[in-house]
Amino acid sequence: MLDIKFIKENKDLVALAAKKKRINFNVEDLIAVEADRVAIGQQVEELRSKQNKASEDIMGATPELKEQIIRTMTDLKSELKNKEEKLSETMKKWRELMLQVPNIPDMSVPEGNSDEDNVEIRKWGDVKEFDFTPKDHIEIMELANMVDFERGTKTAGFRGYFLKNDAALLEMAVWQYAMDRWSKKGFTPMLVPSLVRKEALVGTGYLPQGEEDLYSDGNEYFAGTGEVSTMYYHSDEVLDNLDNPLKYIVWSPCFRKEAGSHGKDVKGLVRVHEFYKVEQVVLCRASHEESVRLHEEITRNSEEMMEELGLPYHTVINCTGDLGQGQVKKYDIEVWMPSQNKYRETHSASYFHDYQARRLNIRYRDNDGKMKFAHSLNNTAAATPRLITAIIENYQNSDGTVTIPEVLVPYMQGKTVMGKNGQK
RNA sequence: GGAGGCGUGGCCGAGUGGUUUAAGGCACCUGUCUUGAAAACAGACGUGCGGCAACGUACCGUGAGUUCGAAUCUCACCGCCUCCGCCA
Repeated sequence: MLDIKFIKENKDLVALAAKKKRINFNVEDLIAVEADRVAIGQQVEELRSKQNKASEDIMGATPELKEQIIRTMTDLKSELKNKEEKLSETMKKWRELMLQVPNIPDMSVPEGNSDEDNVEIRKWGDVKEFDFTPKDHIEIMELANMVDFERGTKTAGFRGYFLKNDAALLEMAVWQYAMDRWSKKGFTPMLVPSLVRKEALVGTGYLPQGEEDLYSDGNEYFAGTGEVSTMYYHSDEVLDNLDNPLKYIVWSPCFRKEAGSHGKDVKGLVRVHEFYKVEQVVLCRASHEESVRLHEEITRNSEEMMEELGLPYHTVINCTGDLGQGQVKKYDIEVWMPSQNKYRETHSASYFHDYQARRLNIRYRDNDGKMKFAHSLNNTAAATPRLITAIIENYQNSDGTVTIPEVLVPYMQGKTVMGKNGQK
């Protein structure tokens, strides 16, 4: 959500933002409703003013005068009721439109239609050359009984899976490693709800637009990311001070219908309906510079983790068409997937300015004594099982085993190689 | 599941139908004093909307209602607390 004053004064900027983001939103509709809101609001206020005046007069009036005032008030009351109904209709439209206003992308964001127009800004690690024909993660994992897709779909339907043996341990090792790693950087570790109220999704900007990608009974929803409940955690709060940003490292199950992606990644663990994610969530002062600094910081945090894991990656800046409604700027980190011979997204780092905080009513008192809406950011730390497919494919050996990245060995009961213990 | 109580500004808290422009306190902000800070004192001090302004208007968990007039009365919903029951 943006400030209506800002929208009125910068409607061209908002219209351009919608165009750049390929979002169907007509700012003129909102401007028209806003004009109605102000005009009808003034009429209502005028009537109320009269009513208040009459109320005051009535107190000291003689019985006859009282009668007379009450008679004139009857007409005024029905007129007021009429206008109030009009106002509430207008407000409803106004709120609906306000929830659709796109945030303004940063100047540094390249223009484009889709992820194909994203621009590489960094690259790390050499793409591994195998002296044998590398397998994909499905083959490696099935060979050692680390995954069961057949029973997975039997149980959970399309994209269902069971992780078994060393893969089950590896997945938990990654979570533990990530939670430890970020805790040491001063992030507060949290386990958060995945089952959330609708308001939490509206507040973070996943609704009303993203309904088709969410599991729900229309009342409670399964969140697609831990960001949702972590942000809602502070809703309607006034934070003590934000001289030091609030930083959370959050683990949660994530649920996505992946509507519109039915044809993509139909096999394997790259795209599933139910996965787990360690996520960085940050709240900071209402300062663009602070947001930018922290955005770079949380991006680097994850890049450095990929380097520790020895996974070749590149980082792209997402083009305008690939930005969400509320995002100002976004970087994706993409890992090299040998079986697909391309980079695949593992992390997504974005900042929102006060877009989410406005919707969630998260404020703080700034050093000048004024109430302000906070800024918010988030980035993936480790999303599994997608991340472990990358580990498995990049670290595979010719005999079908997988070498465990050094940093994960302590979390794998000291094991250095996996894939031998499974039994069919 | 049963019974009772409660929901007021950043926080605490008064207020049970009509100067409430929401008392009072704390915090925040600005001054004075100080090398600096603290303390003390003084001042300012909720938020939204309209208006150049004076000012007007709304907001007391949410929504509806009663009334000339609602923070205050009624109903519904949401949330919290206490006790009992149930489970562990």
